[in-house]
Amino acid sequence: MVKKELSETEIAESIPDLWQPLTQEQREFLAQNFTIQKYKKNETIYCEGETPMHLMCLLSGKVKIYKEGVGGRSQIIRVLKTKEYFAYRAFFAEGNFVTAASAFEPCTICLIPMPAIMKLIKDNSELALFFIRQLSIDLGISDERTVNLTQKHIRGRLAESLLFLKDTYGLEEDESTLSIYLSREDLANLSNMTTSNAIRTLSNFATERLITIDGRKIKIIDEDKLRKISKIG
Amino acid sequence: MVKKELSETEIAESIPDLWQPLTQEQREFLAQNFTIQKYKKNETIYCEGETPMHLMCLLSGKVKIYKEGVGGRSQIIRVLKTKEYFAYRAFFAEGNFVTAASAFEPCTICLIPMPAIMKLIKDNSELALFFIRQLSIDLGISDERTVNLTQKHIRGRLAESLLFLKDTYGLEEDESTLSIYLSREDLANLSNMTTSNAIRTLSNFATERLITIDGRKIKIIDEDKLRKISKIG
DNA sequence: TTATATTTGTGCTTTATAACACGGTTTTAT
DNA sequence: ATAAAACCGTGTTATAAAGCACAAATATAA
Repeated sequence: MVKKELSETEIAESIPDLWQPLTQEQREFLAQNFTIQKYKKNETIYCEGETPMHLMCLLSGKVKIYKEGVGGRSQIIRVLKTKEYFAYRAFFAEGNFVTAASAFEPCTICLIPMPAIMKLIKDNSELALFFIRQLSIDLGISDERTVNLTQKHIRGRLAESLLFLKDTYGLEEDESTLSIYLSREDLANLSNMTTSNAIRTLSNFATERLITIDGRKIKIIDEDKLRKISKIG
Repeated sequence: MVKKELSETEIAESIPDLWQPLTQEQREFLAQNFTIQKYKKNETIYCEGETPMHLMCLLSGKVKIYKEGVGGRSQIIRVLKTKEYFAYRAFFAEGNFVTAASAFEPCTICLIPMPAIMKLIKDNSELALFFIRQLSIDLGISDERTVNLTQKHIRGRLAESLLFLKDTYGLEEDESTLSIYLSREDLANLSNMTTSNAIRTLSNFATERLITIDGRKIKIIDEDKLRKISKIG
């Protein structure tokens, strides 16, 4: 599982938020518990119901956190970009995973055993506050998301997802193409709608010249209008 | 705002989870920052957009946390029972409230300034872990809720709300009447549906002998069947 | 390559749920 | 006590979104 021995500098650059608050002694301890794992495109990272063992930090690639709902429908809860931490919530809640995670594209992930994290938290209140802050932010986002997904109409939800992808992963060099190529199905699962409706609404947006579509490549043309559509629902 | 000087014993009984991990010195510090506030039925406790200042703990009464959505529709995010802590998330996330809170019925609430809590957390990792655990549990619930509210049908959502109210507030002495009397509108806002649909679906449940209704009094008759309806969506 | 599976796109139908209207009832306020 | 407001119940209508069927296009595998 360990790819190679990493230098402390490399580790520090991989997980700055976690590393920064630690003392030298704690850093040495963490370096000994630091492992790296690679995942292929579409590979499952963890499943609903499994017992959480490690804190994970995404070093490269893109990841989706999702949940299987009623009747085989899947809902994407959030997507991760580089340097984001995940998989620790369930451990802290003393339960199993209620979500699953899989790789949108090839990923490198850093794993740290949760007992090691617990030990560090007990000795380092800065680190504890990092998790408190992160969980608080995510809980706020989740509450917002609940209302957005339930109350907005299809156009509003899709517009929101497109903007969300832009804000998360950014744009390519042309300053308009989304830096992530999702299937229509994933786009639907992110926006709480059926695949046909994602396809249809996406075409409508293209017809209205808010975006252009070329297979899975999506260019944002009129961001202001999209924000308006997202806002009014 | 302070009702009277409370003894340490009284405080300890009010907020056991917070009190228990503290040292004697920390307890004395907390006792000096402990105030109590009463709220009338339907009174607002805090509003969306306000800046969080205090950790709150519900000492008596029942509270709803909700969010105004698009088009004046309101969504109840969660409901609180005695001894539950709230209003701290936004402070930790370093933002303003994204939800509002109001009293279902007359409430007594304990307030502790967040800076005092921060000071205690920095010195006491047990307390930090209490918040980490609580936030982790709430985030898991919120993620579950997102999927339930978006994917289940009306009957499933209402059944779930009724069971949720039972699990939260329990039953009266007759072992079947829900210990909380909500308006049809609140029931609708909890279940993500319109008031008319809450009324209609509630009557249907009564016709099917799953519940009986007498104004706002709801008796659970066939809990197994309700659980089944909630589960299949 | 050819074959097979997966994804995308369109049109049509069905359905769940919201929206509206209105009368009766209960609660609240003056 | 009386008026006003809020709440409850029911019927009807409108509509957003799901479901389904079936090509066409693309990707994947043999």
